[in-house]
Amino acid sequence: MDESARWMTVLRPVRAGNAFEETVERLLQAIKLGVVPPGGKLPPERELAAQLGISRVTLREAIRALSDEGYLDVRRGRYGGAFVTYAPPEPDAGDLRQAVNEMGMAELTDALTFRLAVECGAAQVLAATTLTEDQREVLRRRLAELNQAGLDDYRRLDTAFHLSIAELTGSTLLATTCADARSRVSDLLNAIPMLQVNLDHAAVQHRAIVEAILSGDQDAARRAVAEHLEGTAALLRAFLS
Amino acid sequence: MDESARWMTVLRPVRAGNAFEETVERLLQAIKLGVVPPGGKLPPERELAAQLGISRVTLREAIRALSDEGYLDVRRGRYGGAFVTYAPPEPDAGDLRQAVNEMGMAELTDALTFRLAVECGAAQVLAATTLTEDQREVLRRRLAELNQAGLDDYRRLDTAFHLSIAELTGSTLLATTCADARSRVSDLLNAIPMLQVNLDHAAVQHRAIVEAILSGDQDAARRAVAEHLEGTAALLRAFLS
DNA sequence: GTTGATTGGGCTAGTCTCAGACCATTGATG
DNA sequence: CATCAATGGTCTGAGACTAGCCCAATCAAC
Repeated sequence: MDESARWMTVLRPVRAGNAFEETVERLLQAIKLGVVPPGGKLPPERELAAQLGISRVTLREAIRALSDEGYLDVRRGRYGGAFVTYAPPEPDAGDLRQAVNEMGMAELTDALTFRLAVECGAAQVLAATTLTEDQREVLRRRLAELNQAGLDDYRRLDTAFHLSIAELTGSTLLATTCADARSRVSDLLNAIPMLQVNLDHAAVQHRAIVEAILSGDQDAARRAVAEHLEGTAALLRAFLS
Repeated sequence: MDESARWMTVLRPVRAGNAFEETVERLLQAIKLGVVPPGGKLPPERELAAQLGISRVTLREAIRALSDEGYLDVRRGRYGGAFVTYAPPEPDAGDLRQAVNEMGMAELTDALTFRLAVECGAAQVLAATTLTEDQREVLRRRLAELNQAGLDDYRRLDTAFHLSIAELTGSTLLATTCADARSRVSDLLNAIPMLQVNLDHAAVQHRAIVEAILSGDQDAARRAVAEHLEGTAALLRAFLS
């Protein structure tokens, strides 16, 4: 932690890659987080390019790449578009080990720590906020949807629930940061088998999180999220050994 | 918080600007956060360009712009380089109002919320970590340096103290996120007059943060950081009205 | 002084990216 | 069946960005 080490924090690469690569990553994030659900359609190219702040040419290259890899099905003509064909693979310990190897253990620890910090922070902030009845209702509804989810929808609705907490704080920065943190571990989470015991356990923790937030108890909210995420991380480590 | 609103979280601009603009921002961050202190020298162009992942041409344009605006003094020849000439302006309520106007109230709230969440998260994570004696020593030393600081060095050492907490977690992602959060409000913090009462109050809070972290009390660490940052935010709001 | 290593300054050829215009395909609607 | 609005597919010229090379200035060491 000497002086030169601190430079790394700020004087790091300005760009993670070229526009094409970054666009592929972003679209993949939207697909894997379920922002655009399976069967759903991406916005029209012209509109999406404007939202992403890139040219249509670059966007099309990215869409082409994802189409080649089977994530998207592109259809021409009116009512055409880029449709999501991706479905998360069946949970598999082999996939998990492979994903971790590609990622590297240090990076995995980094991502898990990052997620723990930002999601706990978001929950704490939300618990400290005076929520409108509408906001409370959003939180309750996301929880209910998750509890009624089938195995196919579980991951997507779990993501939606977690991200809602950050979104409800009203901080765009916080919401995008939580989305980023989640997407860094989503492949790993998808590789964990969904056992009923674990789902039941998670349901109890999700309820505890909502109750703590709704009752305005910051410490309880922080603790509930930490316990939940550490449980998930422990599951991950268990399937790695 | 309808479905389309959630797309905004992920399908947002891929790039914040062109390479030149982003590089200027990054260098400004390094200067204003005191990563490169006044009188200090930036790394040689070739090295810095490599670290930032950009070409020398683009880096030189950015350095030229900052030099024109008086942030840097560039000297040629051996033992030359780009030297930081920037010193934070004298605190001034007028500057503060102007800075807030340029920023917009919504963005300010966003930045403050963001900072609160990530710094509390970092402190909580660090408190949960088993620290080596070296790490404990870093934290204690940063605190001591800050307490001995003169008015000229206070902001820089305060930044160093806060960032140390995130850096000590070992998560690069968390450290860069905290640095980003801090830099979003640094101009505003610099505009707040430094009154002895406030400095004394901050010193007590800083000590509480360190003690909570060193004793491994996550809730206390979270609370201490939240109290400290909310105090700063309150000061800000006070000087705005 | 002379030298030589280090550093900023500048040029060029090639690639990436963009804005905008125009073409091709599709399918609901009349 | 003909129409036409919406959407993907393609091309072009201009500007941004890069890698690599060489030049110019400076100053400690000899």
